[in-house]
Amino acid sequence: MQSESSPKSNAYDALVAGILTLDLAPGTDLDEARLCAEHGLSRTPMREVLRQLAGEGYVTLRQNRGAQVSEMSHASLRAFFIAAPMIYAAILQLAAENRTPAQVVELAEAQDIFIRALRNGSTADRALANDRFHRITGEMADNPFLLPSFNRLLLDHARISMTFYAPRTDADKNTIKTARDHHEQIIEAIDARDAARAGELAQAHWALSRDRIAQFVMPGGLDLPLGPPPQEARL
Amino acid sequence: MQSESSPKSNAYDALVAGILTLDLAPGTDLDEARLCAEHGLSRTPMREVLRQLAGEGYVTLRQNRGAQVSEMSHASLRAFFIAAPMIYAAILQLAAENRTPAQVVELAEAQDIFIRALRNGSTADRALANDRFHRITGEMADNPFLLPSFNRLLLDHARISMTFYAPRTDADKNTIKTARDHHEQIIEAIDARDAARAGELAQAHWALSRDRIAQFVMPGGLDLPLGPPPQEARL
DNA sequence: TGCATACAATATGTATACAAAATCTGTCCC
DNA sequence: GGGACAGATTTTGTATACATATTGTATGCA
Repeated sequence: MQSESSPKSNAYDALVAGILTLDLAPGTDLDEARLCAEHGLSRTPMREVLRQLAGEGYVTLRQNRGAQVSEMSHASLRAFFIAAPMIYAAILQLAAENRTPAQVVELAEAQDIFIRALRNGSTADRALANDRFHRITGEMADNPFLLPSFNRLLLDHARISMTFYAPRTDADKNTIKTARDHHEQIIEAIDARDAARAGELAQAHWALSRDRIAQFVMPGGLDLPLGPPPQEARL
Repeated sequence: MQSESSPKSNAYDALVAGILTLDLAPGTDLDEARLCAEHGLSRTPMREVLRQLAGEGYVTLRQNRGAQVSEMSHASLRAFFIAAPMIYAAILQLAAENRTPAQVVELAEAQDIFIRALRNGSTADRALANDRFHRITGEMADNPFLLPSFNRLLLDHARISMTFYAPRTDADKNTIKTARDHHEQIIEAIDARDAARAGELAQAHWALSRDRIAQFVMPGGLDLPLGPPPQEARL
């Protein structure tokens, strides 16, 4: 979307931010009329925004049934961790080869903001700052054929990362610290045009996320008696 | 887009086919009013179609300046052959692992149509039949994170392939024959759930395209005297 | 009481009318 | 004759009204 500030781009930005931060939960139904009222535009441009978001994977459009925030199923989580390491390694290698000096500066600034968000930002601030960092590496790679999948991955990466940017355990805090260090090393490798090193770092960075999620999906267990079975599915 | 037949989906399909077959050349300006008249719908739904096509990479939207068929530059050709082998190898490996029996039948049928197109079809028929074959492998892979890039690749692959599905030399004819054989072997590997073999075939299949394009971009030379220098650049 | 059908209410899809932006064209001045 | 500005024309963006499809609800029948 255009970078200037129009009601349309504001609505777009707000929806993207809401979806990335889980403020708009996966599966949420998006009512055209409500969104129009909130952002002060009519249905025609709002529908175009929703259609663009659909093309980018943020929302799903169903015939005569409106838009809903795209789901994050168990199956898609598997597909995610199959695709992510490969794509990200490719992106970082290309980024190391093709980056401009200005982009390296931009990436370093994004890392500064990320670190500040880790110190005094909200969970959403952290996830968004991390997202921004990775999107810059995507721009550096400068490959229009890889970007569509990369951006689709970043969408779910941001949503997944919301679980561990609200650290509860020491393990969570360690994960965040390691991620921060990875970013520093990624900047170094890209600045040095070291494609091989960048590729390795991509693998390591994703392994970190994957392990964290594995622990989240399969927690250690609490050693307590079973609760009563659920009465019925909600909704 | 929905598979049923509505004015909207007809317009979508027509535009996609036109773009894939170079009938609508890269850079062509698309006039909303003209398209509306041709396909019998008003501007609102047509604009939504164009916006969807933009999301899928078929067209480019410029602020207040309408849509144009997306370009195929020299730079993007390089990016194309960097991304294609990796993505396609991943797609075919996953296809071998995840395909359903029904999909294998579908793929075999697509290959039949492809072979028929090679015998008595037009250049466009061949390129579209080849495109259909590969899109089915994409569906088989069943990975929503890889599909965006894969589909983006297939768009330009179809357009590039238009140059060698109108065979002029024996080399062109050999390329087509080899591509056909590759397809047969791909079906076998996928049917046998042989992911490793499928991955190898993907590499071989792209190497074929790449060599063909390399020869097209850098032809053998004619051993003739130089013509007069061009007076000015066209456009 | 349970289910099916008809009707009402709501939401989506499309067409048209209007506003704003860009492009084209003709004229005036240098 | 060439370039710049102003008005006219064309094209894009947005709002609103209308048509169509879906969903919820109530009523009647088994």
